Amino acid sequence: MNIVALPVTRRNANQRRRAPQIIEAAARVFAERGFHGATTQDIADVLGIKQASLYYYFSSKEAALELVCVKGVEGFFDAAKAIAVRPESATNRLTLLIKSHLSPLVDRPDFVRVFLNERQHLPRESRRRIGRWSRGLERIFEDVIKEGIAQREFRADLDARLATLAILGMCNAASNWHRKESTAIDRTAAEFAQLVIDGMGKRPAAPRRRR
Amino acid sequence: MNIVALPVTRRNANQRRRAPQIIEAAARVFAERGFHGATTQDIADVLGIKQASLYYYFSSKEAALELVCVKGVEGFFDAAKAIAVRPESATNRLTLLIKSHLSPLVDRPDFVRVFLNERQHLPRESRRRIGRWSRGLERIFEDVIKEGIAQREFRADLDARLATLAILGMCNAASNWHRKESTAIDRTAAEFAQLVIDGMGKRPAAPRRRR
DNA sequence: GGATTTTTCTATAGGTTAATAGATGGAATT
DNA sequence: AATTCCATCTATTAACCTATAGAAAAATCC
Repeated sequence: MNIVALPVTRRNANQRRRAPQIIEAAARVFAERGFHGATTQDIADVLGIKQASLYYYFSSKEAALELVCVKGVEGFFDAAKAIAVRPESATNRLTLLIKSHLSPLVDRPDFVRVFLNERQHLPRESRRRIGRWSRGLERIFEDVIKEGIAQREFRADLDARLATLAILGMCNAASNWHRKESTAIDRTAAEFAQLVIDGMGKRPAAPRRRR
Repeated sequence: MNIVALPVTRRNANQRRRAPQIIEAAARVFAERGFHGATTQDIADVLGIKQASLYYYFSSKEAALELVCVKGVEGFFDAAKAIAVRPESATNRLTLLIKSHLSPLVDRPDFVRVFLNERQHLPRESRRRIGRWSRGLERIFEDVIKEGIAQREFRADLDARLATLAILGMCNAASNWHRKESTAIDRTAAEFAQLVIDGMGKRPAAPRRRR
């Protein structure tokens, strides 16, 4: 009698089992050659299947790009949000944000690079969606910095917007060099945090003021 | 008589007068759509000529890309070198380097963006050439920072390499946002310089030590 | 083991694009 | 005025690439 019920078999759960691999191959190829420089044939070659078989997993090349970009950005956002609301000093939270922002570069470098460099080639609609996430991330950084200024942890004359763009810029750039440079990502994060918070200059001998 | 002499006419001087315009159009289109996303037809449309006419000015699309990239990077290098050798403090020179590195973003944003984002699509040979310039530029920054450490203007525990990559990363990222953000480039430069030299944190009241 | 579902394959249509060849019109030169 | 040179045009080729349709094969289920 089961006519109304959900499909009786559990086979549906087994659909498109290789989907994650397919998207990963797409990420690799898009990262290497750029969206327009990559062909669906290139992706198929990585997987050892025929070009046309890919269309069982995505409906168009652009759809594949969106899947890759989403995986590239979603990690950042949630992690950052969780850090921003912690009951810690702005200084500490900013340090954690930097670390958290750099770590996907190690985990899924291809996805991140595609998100950073190729999202501009998404069709209007999906580009907007992705852009919203991106701006949300900027906001999280900016708000923490503004709090730091209000709490007098940071200079009063600091421009929170420019500082945000500077920090994100230096972190994102790491996606270009972290393969070649031999620096561990934790060390990079620590160094970057110290750079923006304390600067390069020598401080006077006096210990840091407590507030 | 004149058989051995150089061509007698001065016509040769008038060859390919529009070449600069052609390259500028290519820069604009490559910057907007990326190298592979742009078609030679797009470039021709900007100029109001036919697609095939472009090949009077360059021998291939890739050759056009190289011309654009060269114009995108050559400005940086010479300016930076001149600054690095001035008899000033490392702090001042670094501030000037940052300012000098940002200014082409205003002068020729398309060339710079193409150099930054599309040079990876150059054929092997020209990519190497361009890469050499790029590394030379990094070196200039890094050397000034190292001097600053040696002179005790900067912290002894500073990692000159990472600081260089951080500074170039934040400056280069400006090519992505400086159109949308309403900040004047001089102000950006000043803010960035202060950020990396003094940091965001409040300093103790004591004045900076003189050496 | 037969039926059903999932995955991959073959074949191909249809559109786009970089690049070449040779012609044309106009400007500069003599 | 005839000639040479420059810039652009027309026409076309050959390669390439995305996406679709339907058949075949492999895996799963009962």
